[in-house]
Formats: sequence, structure tokens, C-alpha cells
Amino acid sequence: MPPTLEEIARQAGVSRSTVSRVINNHPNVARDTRERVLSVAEFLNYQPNIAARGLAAGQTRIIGLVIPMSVPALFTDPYFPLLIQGIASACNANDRSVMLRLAEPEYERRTIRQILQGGLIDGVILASALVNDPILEALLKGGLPFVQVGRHPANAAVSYVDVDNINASREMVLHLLRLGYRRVATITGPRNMIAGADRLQGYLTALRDRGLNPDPDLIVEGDFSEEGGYTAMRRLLRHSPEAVFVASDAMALGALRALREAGKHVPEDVAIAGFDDMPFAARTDPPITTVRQPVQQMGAVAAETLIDLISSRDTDAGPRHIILPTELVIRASCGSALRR
Amino acid sequence: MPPTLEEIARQAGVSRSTVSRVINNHPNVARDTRERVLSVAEFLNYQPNIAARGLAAGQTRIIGLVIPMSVPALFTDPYFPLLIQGIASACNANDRSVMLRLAEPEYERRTIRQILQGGLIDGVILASALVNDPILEALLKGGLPFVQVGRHPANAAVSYVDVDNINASREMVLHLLRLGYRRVATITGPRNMIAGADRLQGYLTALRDRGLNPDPDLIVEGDFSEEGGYTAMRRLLRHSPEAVFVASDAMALGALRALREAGKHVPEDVAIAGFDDMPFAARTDPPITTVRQPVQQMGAVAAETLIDLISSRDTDAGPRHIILPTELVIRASCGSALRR
DNA sequence: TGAGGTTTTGGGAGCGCTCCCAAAAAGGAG
DNA sequence: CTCCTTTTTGGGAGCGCTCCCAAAACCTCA
Repeated sequence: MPPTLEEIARQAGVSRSTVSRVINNHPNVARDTRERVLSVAEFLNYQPNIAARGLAAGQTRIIGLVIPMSVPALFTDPYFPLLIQGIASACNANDRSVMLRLAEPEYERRTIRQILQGGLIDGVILASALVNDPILEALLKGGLPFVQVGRHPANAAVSYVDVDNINASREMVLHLLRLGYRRVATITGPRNMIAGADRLQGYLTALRDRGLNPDPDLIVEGDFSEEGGYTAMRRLLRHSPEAVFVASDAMALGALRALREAGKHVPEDVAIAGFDDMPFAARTDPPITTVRQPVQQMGAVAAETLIDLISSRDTDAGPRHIILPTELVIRASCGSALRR
Repeated sequence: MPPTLEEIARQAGVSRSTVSRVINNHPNVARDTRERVLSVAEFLNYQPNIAARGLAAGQTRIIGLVIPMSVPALFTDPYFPLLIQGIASACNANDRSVMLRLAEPEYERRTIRQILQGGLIDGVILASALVNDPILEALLKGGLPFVQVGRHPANAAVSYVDVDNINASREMVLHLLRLGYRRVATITGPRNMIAGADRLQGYLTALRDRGLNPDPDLIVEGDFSEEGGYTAMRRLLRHSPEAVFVASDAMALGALRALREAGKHVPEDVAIAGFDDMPFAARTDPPITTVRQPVQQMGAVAAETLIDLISSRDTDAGPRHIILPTELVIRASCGSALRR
């Protein structure tokens, strides 16, 4: 049996309350009392019982990470692993734990209720919800502090961490246009995900900036997966694009595969640009020009923001909107070298 | 404030105990009482407080998933995502939650203690520990039920779920030998990981089966990462292997890249075989011959085994050793078609 | 109809902790 | 040395639940 507060108290010759104060770093404990208690606790290898603490204090130091599984191929590229790693590191550093919840549709309703009411979780990080995801809705009603990874288009009350997808995409497409490509196509993400919508928006804005009209034939919707990119590229090939802005590196991988199969050379026949700068993007043939997105950092910042939100729950300091910077990473797939 | 047992009891006109019995599906509750309570609970959207339950019952229905971060590039291939997905699904289906713990070295000691003693977790799944990982040691001492993904070479008391890495690797290497390749090399995983050691063992066994002596020059250690595979392949190229058994698909990807850069064709100049059958293995150029490993299922089975272990803690039914089947997946990279 | 058994229900105790309040100890100023 | 303030300490109550035991209600059968 693990030692309890009471046990420590007995051995240190003080009361339970005093031990509690020491453990929780309250002021107003005499210096030598504190030291004595601490050494007994150390000796007995004391670890507070989280359940008991949660019950008594209404705080568990656990944060929930909710990942809806509705997105296809969510787990085939390293986006989530990186995000999770960032979150977990930040939590470790702040002495919190992470509770993972893959929200499978069939369990979703129960999941939401459990998360909100279980009393187990102090706050939630919601990763890549769909626009108007019911989970979001429930979270908003539930009153639990939460941070979304990816901005919320409509509701300013939602705290989030994101990158400026619109602008980054615009820059990338402008880069392609500057290289002289005329028929610049795009493979978009799902439009019901905000990142998908934003990146398409950026593409359209870039065209408009240059006084160009978007050609519907050159806009194909993908699903952020390799397979989706492959399918989309095959469709696109019928309309002979000169360059394609692909809204994720995973899809760019698929596009590359489709082009290879079709006997097209990249970037000579078709130039490709991706988004994310996933680790593999530097190692494809040719390496993919892309937008670097600090995924791991986003995870860490989301966790820190949430922790901050939790501890300042009463002080009621409004929602946080954090935008992290991106970076254009020019590699061979866009043919800069050729056309510049 | 979420409703409590007491609240339900009041509204249903029964006692707290009766409600508890209903919620926990105890027998010996009159049919109509049960229904009345259930409908009130439903109406108030009741959700048991997990912390309270944990405190009172000593069971939280939460299982811990510990992933040591000591392995490089752990998160660049979809192995862990798939594993996590399997675990999470099984937990959802069994009404459990998953607590994720990336054990970073600097927090490791605290982590272990927290996990073991926090009272928050009913059991642990340990994913890919090193041989003799201190975490394992602590887990064994701690007395908490746990299941390891990957067998433990020495201690039979450790429950695990694994595939027969030795035999699967042996089969794969025998396949290469049967195709007529003489100089069959291998890129191994880290030798301090049991999967790495076992796959090397399989390679050696296959050679011995055929009366061949292993050539140290043809055995290069990798680290299961793409980068590691790349580096290893470059070293291997100096010794002109005819075929290479690469101990993971991620490394095979790197090997393929090294060969492409060196102007070698696969499988004409060098044949390649991988291990894992990661989703991308079917889409490389050429597609990788590999060993299919049911990663997601391993996760699910590990979770189910652990849950079983937890609920039969008293009945003391010894450790579980579960071996899941693998399958040879023949694709173009080993040149079966050419030589058969 | 009543004894004996079974099913159903209620309430107390307690899980390990935090929070609050009041008591005790220590300090300071006159 | 006393009175008042401040620091330090102890103990009760209670968080929401489960578990146990005993009481109440209901059956069954002679």
C-alpha cells in the first residue's frame, strides 16, 4: 500500500494538514517543519493519490486530448504523432498528465459526456475538429476550458493555436506564379476542415492578387491522405496543369506517385508544392517544396495555453488566439532552379 | 454542477446505495426500481465521477500507455499511431480510458512513480521498451498489472503480445535465398530492442539453415528510422550485397533512397525486403516486399489482455504470452518475378 | 397464519485528500 | 510583563462514490 498523507504526518510528528501544506507548497509552514516533512515524504516515496486530490480539490492536473477519428487517414502521416509529442512534452514539463481520447463516431456521444463530466479532466485540447463538429458544440456548452488546434472560423470565444494557413498558402501559390507557371492547380483538403478551407482560400487569394480567374477544373478536393492525393492528381492530369499546390505533404506524396505512374517528370512536366513540411518531404524524389508548419510547437503551445487557461479560470481572461509563424521551404519539386 | 448519485436517489425516491447498484449493474434490484432510477439518471444526464469512484473502489477504469521516447524517430512512421489506434478502440469498446505517457528520459523517474502510485491507473501497456528498460524493472516491482508490446526475452512473468519476429524474419530471408541471391545482407534494428534482436536472429537462423556463414560486413545496425536505413545502406553498398533484408519498412524507405542516389536499380541491382507492412510500403517505387505485422490488432489485443488481467487480478491466472501471426507480402522490391 | 428463507433496500463508514476555521505558538511594542 | 498581531498548526467537514451489514419487504410452504 502506498503511503498516505496521514502516514507521513504520523512519522513526522505533525498533522495531516501540515503535510498537505508542505506538499502543496503553501507558505506559512515553519522552515524546519517543512524540511522534516519533506524528508519523511521522500523517504517513504510518497506520491499523492490523484483520485483523492481530484475529488477534494476539483482539479486533477490531467488534460484531455480529443482527436476525432472522422478524418480519413488521420494516422498515416506524422502530423498527430508530432502534435502529441509536443503536447506530452509540455505536460511533462508542467507536471500534468495527458488523457487520450480518439473519438470514434460510434462512441462519440458517450465520450463527450464522459469527458465533460467525469470530473477527471481539467481541460481539453481538441485536435482538428471539423467545422461545426458536435464535439465542439458540446465542449462550448460544457464549460470546461479548452483549446482547439486550428482556428474556429465563426466563434471568437474559442481559444485556439494555429498558423496563418491562408497567408502561407497565398505566398506559396504566388511563388509558383512568379516562377512563370500559368495553369496552377490545387488539390485541397476536405472543405469541412478549417485548414482545408483556409488553404484553398489562400490559393484563390493569390490568383486574385494576380488578376487571374480560378478554373474549376484545376481545383480538386482531396482528404489530406496519400491516397486522396493520388486520386486527385489523376483527375487533375486530364486538365494538364503546369503546377499544383497540394494542401498537404501526404497528398503531395500521392500526387508524386500519380505523376510517376503517368510518366510525368517533376518539376519539368508538372511542378508540385506541398504543405506541412513533414519529415519525409525532404526525402522524396524530388524533395517537396512546402510550407513549414511548427506542428510540435503547436502542440506544446496548445498545452501551455490550456494550462494557463485552467489556472486563470476565475480571473476570466478572455479566449486566446495564437498564430504561429510558417516558413516557405523551397526544394526541387517546384522547379525554382529551372525557371528562376 | 453535474448531478451526483445522491441527487438521482432523491429524485427517484430511493437511496444512494440503490442507485449505485443500478449504475453498476448489480443484480438484486427490483425491475421497476431499476427502470425508474435509470430513467432519472438518463434525464439528468448522469455520469459517474471517476475520481470519486477511483477513490472508493480503488479502480478507475483507466489504463496507462507508456511509450519510452528513447528510441530515435519513434514517431516518424505510423507504427505508434496504429498501435495507439488499436488500443484506443479496444478501450472505447470496453468503456475504459487511455492515459498517455511519453516517458522522456529527464522525467522518467518521476513518471514511473506517478504512474505506479498515483492510484489513477489500473494497469499499464508498455510499448517497445528496451531490453532491461528501467521502466520495466519498476513496473515489475510496482505490482501493477501490465502488458508489454513485444516479448520479454528473459522474464517469463511478463505478459506480452508480440509476433514471432524470429520466424517471420527467417522466412523472409529464406525467400530471398530461394530466389537465388547469394550475398544477402541485413540492416538490423537497435540490438537493445527485442524486435531488433529477434529479426537479426531470424536472419542468422535462415543463413544457418542453408549452411551459410554470416558475413559481418553484410550486417549493419540501424535504428528503425528512415535516416538510419539510408545511412546503413550507404555503408552496405561498399560490400555490394545482392539483396538486403531490412528490419523495418521505414529503414527500407531510407535504403531505397540510398540506392536511388547511388544509381542502383531495385530489384535488378539490389533486392530489398522490409518488415512491418506499413501503409506506405505498398506505394514506394518499387513497392516493398515485407512481413505484415498486425500492429493495430496488437494494440487491441494488448488492451484486452490488460483489461482481462486487471479484472482477474485476484484469481491470479498467470502471465499471458500472446503471439499474433504474420504474413509474407511479396511485392516488386525483392524481384520474385524476375528470378522465380 | 406464521416461521423461515430470499430478495430488495437503506444507511454508515471510509477511500485520501483539500479547505476552512479556530486554537496554539511566536513575535513585537508599549 | 502584558496585550495585540502574526505565524504556524490541528482537526473537522466533506468531495462522490463503493462496500458492507442489517433492516424491511416479499415469498413459499407447511
